[in-house]
Amino acid sequence: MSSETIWPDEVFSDLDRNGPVPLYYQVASRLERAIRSSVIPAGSRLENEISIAQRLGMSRPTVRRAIQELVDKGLLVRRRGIGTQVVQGQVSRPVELTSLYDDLQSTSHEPTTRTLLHAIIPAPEEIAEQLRIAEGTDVLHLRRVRRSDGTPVAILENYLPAPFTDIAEDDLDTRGLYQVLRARGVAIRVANQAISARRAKGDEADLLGISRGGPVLTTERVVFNDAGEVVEYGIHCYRPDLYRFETTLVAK
Amino acid sequence: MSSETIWPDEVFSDLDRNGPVPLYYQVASRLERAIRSSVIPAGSRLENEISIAQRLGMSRPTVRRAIQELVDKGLLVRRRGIGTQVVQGQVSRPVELTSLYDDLQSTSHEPTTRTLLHAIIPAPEEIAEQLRIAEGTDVLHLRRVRRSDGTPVAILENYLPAPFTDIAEDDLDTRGLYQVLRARGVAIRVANQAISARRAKGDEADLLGISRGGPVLTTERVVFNDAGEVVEYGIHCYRPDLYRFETTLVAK
DNA sequence: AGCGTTTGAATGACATGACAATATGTCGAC
DNA sequence: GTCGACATATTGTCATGTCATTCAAACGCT
Repeated sequence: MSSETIWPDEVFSDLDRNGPVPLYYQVASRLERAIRSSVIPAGSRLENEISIAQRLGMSRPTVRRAIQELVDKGLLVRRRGIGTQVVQGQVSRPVELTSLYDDLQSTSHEPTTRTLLHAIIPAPEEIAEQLRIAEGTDVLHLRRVRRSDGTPVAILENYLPAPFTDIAEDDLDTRGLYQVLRARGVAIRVANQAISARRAKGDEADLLGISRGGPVLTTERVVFNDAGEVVEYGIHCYRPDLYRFETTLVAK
Repeated sequence: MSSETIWPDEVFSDLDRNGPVPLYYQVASRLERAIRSSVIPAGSRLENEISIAQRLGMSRPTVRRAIQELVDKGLLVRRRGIGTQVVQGQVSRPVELTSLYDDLQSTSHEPTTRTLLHAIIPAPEEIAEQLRIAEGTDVLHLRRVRRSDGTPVAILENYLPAPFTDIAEDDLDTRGLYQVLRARGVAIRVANQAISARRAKGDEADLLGISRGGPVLTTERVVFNDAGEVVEYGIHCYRPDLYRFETTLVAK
């Protein structure tokens, strides 16, 4: 049974070999779109790499790299000696290095933010440790409530070291923290994050509109920039009935 | 300032070019070990790819691939025109496609399991939907308590379709579910997982040894094999004070 | 009909070579 | 002294070629 997918040529009709976008990336994007829109159906087998390369007029490593991108995303499965196959079941976007603001925005909700606290304080011991700075150094302490279409979904607490302590409160009303940081030229690269849960404490229940002592989903995150310096330490808590982390895990 | 790391030759002393282990993988492993043990200190710059390749007697693509592995893991940061740098801050193991059993085992705790329920039932609507099978088809329903050094940490509820409905209760006492599946030749590849939180309900609080109505961390997971078939649907809940998901996020 | 072997097809790994894009540092003109 | 142009270093992209490894199906033998 040679159930190979011969996809419509339109899938790869508008490749731009001179533009700045890498070829492998163009191929990967178009393939992904074709898969997600079921132009290439789930479970079907792809052509082999060599003939794809020939048909698209490019080398095998380029095709391989494009396919590899989608394998890493969990959209395709490769088996040596067999071929490459589209996985069954839709793939969810992985937990990405974006702020909640971006998340909500991209899912066509309208995020709004209310700043509860915006102050420069000397860093307590635990904060200083996370930020890899000396205890007592000035840091910007933020506490905000994030709403989606008017409903509170999260309480965001952030600590930022110099040189970001001068971020204005106004900036954070219309844009997410990460957008502000990016606009200041900060290239965010890696972050260590921990997800857990606990009881709502203090005023959290009231702010989120849940019952006192009810459960909240928590994340703790240390964000690094290009040069490996700590950019931000954030402790967030979410309404678990409105928010959950979806991710696609891929075995290596 | 040319702060290049000239690492000890021992780091790459025992490369085996004839063995079955790929060269790039050997290089990546040794590099990772050297970084994690601070033989190559955090923040230091690596040699450029070409001279590494020359010094190790291999081609640049091979070295590139090795470095790429660690970039994907968040251990290294590359900047065009600049070089490759070790990131500050330790990297935590990402949320992997392993069972809790493997997790606990690898962190040198002693996991034990008590099976509360081991029955074959006709699949209810929601379960059938998740498993992509017809409603009413026989599935294996498992409910287990996982302990670490005697302390209960999680309640694991799993649903398995044919041909895995015959998994014996005994097998699950000494090994994790995924180990059992692997032993049966199942190649697990991708999974969709969602993490959230809720109140403990029913007997969960008692089983976990927490207060009634207290918060639990929950995961919901659909696991696919090589061929894209659903292997398992799992709903787990964890004691949030004893368990959290740590992961390193890497921006693309 | 059943079982072991062979063969073909596909991905995996690695080498070599070339050019492009980008950041940094240097040098010179103003 | 400051700013811009240029040279240099380094990673990014892409092509071509070769051999190894693995799986499945066809084949042949019993």
